[in-house]
Amino acid sequence: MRTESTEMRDRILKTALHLFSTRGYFNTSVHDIRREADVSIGAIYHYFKGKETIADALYRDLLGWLEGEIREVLKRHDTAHDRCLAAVAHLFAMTEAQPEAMSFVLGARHREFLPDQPPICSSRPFEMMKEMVSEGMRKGELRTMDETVATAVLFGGPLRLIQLRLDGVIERSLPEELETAWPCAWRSVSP
Amino acid sequence: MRTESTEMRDRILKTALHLFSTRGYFNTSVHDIRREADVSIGAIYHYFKGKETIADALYRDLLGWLEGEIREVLKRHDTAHDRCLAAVAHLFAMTEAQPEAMSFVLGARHREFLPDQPPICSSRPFEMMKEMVSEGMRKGELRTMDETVATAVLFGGPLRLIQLRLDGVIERSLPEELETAWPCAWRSVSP
DNA sequence: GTCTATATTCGGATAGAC
DNA sequence: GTCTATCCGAATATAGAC
Repeated sequence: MRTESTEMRDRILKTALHLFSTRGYFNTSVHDIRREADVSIGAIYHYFKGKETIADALYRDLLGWLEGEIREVLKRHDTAHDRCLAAVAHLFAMTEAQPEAMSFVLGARHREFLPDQPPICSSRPFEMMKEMVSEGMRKGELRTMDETVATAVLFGGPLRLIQLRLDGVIERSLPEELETAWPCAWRSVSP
Repeated sequence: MRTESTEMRDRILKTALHLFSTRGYFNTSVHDIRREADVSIGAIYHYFKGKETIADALYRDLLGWLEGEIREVLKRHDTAHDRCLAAVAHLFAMTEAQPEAMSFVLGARHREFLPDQPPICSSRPFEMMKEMVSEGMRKGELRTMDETVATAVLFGGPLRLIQLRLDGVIERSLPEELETAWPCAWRSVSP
């Protein structure tokens, strides 16, 4: 089993990601994916149950990717400051390297087409960010306050910058903005 | 002209807002609106050219509303600090009072169904927020840095709190969170 | 101005050959 | 496993009576 070429499956997913992130899920038909990926309808329905399944596979893959990256960050750093900074730096770099992936995973309204998925804010990667903040607060690295609020104000700015960058509003690359943006973000929660 | 009852038009818009903000634009059919508003298809197409026109009217109305509220804030306060604080307080209060309106205007991906509309970040209300920040920076109330970045970090946290509140993640009402959230946000840009 | 009935288009999904 | 041709339901929009 699974000796079959995974190449076509990947091509379908890659094309779907491109179309979903540029036009949106609902403005993309299976036939659009078919044409752009230069495969047949039959092939698509051989590898996936349907359009929703494609989006679901994509979303899971990308969340897993995000989670893996953050896990690496946790492994390499141990203070809340260093971890959160590294996480933001990583997210910024990922936005430059894989804008379509970041646009789909952070920007799309998944609940509208994947009703069984939990909201993005309770996905593993976001839970991990909140955990960094909570632990830092216990150790006195962050001012004491509601943890959800602290996480929102710390990451809210950087996340907004990512959104603006993906929308083409920000000219310079995000890593270049890091050294001005991060001190602001951190100051908002430091004791 | 315009002697005709505007009541039906309002009912259609109100119902559309409810459905768009809960299920999403693409998951809402004109027949759904028809049923929920308890009007006929004919009535809907008498007042609007089609589904997209309904969304467009709604979006313009709500942006105008938002703009008016912020204009009031500008009139009543004169320092950047007081203006931005009042704007955030206002946005928080509006979120509690009109969650569906705020969800639709801030959360929806308008470009996907209103291709002629400019992106929300370059709409008047958001331009006005950026203007508050720019002016404050000229007067030395805020630290000097890229204005887009400053606006993003100052309002990014509060906007994220609004999103989390609309998603049901935050239990307490936003105005209650203001006194913890605002000092954080302001500190991130104050000199 | 408001209604019902209907036309038309489109897109997701399937059937069945190779 | 991959292909083409086709089906079927849904949703937007229109026609035309009252």
